[in-house]
Amino acid sequence: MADETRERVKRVASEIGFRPNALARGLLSKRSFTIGLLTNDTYGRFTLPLMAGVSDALVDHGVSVFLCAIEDDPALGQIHVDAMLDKQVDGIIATGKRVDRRLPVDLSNLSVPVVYAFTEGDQESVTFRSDDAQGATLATEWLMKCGRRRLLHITGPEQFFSVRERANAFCKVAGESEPVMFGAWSESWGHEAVEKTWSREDDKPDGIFCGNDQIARGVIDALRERGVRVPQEVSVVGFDNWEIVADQTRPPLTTVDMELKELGRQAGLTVLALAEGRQVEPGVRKLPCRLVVRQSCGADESP
Amino acid sequence: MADETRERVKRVASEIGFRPNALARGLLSKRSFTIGLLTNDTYGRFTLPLMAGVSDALVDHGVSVFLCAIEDDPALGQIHVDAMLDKQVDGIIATGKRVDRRLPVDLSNLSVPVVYAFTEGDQESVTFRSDDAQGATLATEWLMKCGRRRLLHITGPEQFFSVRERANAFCKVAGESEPVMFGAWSESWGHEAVEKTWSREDDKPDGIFCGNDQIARGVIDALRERGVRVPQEVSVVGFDNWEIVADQTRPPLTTVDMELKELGRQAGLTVLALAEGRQVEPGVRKLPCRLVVRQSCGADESP
DNA sequence: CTGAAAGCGCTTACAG
DNA sequence: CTGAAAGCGCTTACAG
Repeated sequence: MADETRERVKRVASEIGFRPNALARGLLSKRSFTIGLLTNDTYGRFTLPLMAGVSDALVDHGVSVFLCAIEDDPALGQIHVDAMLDKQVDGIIATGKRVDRRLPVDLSNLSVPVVYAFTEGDQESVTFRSDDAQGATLATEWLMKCGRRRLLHITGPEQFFSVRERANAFCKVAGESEPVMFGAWSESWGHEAVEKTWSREDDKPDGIFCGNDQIARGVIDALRERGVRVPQEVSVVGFDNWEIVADQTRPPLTTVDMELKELGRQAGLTVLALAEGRQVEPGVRKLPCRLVVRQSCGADESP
Repeated sequence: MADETRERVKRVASEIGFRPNALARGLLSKRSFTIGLLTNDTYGRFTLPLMAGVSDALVDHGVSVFLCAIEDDPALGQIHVDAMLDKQVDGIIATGKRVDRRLPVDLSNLSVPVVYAFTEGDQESVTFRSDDAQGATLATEWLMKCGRRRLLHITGPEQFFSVRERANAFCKVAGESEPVMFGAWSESWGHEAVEKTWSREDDKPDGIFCGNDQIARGVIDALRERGVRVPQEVSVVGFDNWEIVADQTRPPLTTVDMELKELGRQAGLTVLALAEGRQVEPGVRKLPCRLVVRQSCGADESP
């Protein structure tokens, strides 16, 4: 075949938009260039940033992502897993809302690699999660850097592993005697906690670290309604950097970002590595959080 | 082959968990039982409920969904579209945030059917969107049913088609002389609009229809801070039924739900029909909205 | 009714 | 280096 012919073939191929059939290719190569993302997070607050990272990392490798939202339905979960296996996914990323809960479907002993993120995985597999202790340390130290000494931690339900991790780190930095209030993941719990605290006689806190941004929003609103100025009198830090909330609090919220997109990116690259037969050290990987400084602590230098 | 043998084959097949390779099957049938969902909605507030509907409708047909978030990047969009076509998707659902904007990628003349949702599509294709006028009518009529007569509409930027549709419907029901305030999709615009209105001398409104739930949240907070009681003195209705916002306003927000999941379901069934070669009438399909009654209007009967 | 062959669109290994 | 053949895992149409 002359060079000229080869060139012409290539040219014509691209002119008529020839694209090889990935199904046929997959049949030979035993690779579908497809992975599945399984999640029980219906609302998508965690899943979407994570998914964006996964997709971002894998699109360059020609890998596409099946998204399967299975809520907490084991039957639905099984159907989706079977559908993915039938389609010969190269791997599965299982994501959840709680690191101390399993998805309602058994993913051990599958023929494809599974990587876990924000959900409890198997002993022999890789699990990604944020470093809650480090994130909480960042937040608490920031309050202290802002000159706050009487600290309070208002957070979610104590049963959550992440809640305990964050609370422990808070106590380690702020001092064991500093109070922690466990409650719900809601604005109204933020309100209630402020009411309780300010209706007592003793010293009021001058720095509050909240377990998530919704609680922080409730806290800031409650303080404003009591006439307590944020950040002049009390500094507030949140957790999640859920921008739609953090940007709209008055003042905008300084908060901890779990770097979900980066976490997704790493999870994606890890399934890919496993799918290609590369060796990956099993175990839990904790990724560092980042403090996002807005105006709710009164300092505007960066951390 | 004896019946007994046939039975044994089937039994063993299911025992060892035999599952046919969908790639090989797809090669013959020219169907991959796969569709692509393209979106430029990074945050996922619209995409996820819609995706849930698509997936819900198609999982029974053995169809899995590739999710591709392309932001507003034409190059990224093209890469994702090419990847989906290589993988022989049976069809594509293109979704966006605005019915009067196109995605940054050209989907006409593809070899597979395309269905649009909340984004501008081609003349010959099917496009789904919510019936903004009907939703706004529902909201405005509800305010009137609650006995409100001095109505105000605080909404988003006038350039949005949906904003104009809702505003026109509001005027049709409330009367042409009732005021409409165009602004931004934010809580702070809700605040600002209340400040402006209450600082004037003339009659104050007793019913406010907001263009989305975030504006409504700002409006309700601003009214509370002015000492105006909701719903005793003023009724407020939102739009979107974004539960995380609507449930946490004080009082909880009566609002219009666009039924995104149902819309997703129909979009899913429509691409499937087209993929199977069935004839589908092209054009725009407007799906009805539903009023969700909470406590911000003061009436607790259902609509 | 049963069983072998052809073929879907590629890639890989091999013969010329 | 070039070109034809074999084969990935199925299904469909056809011969026995």
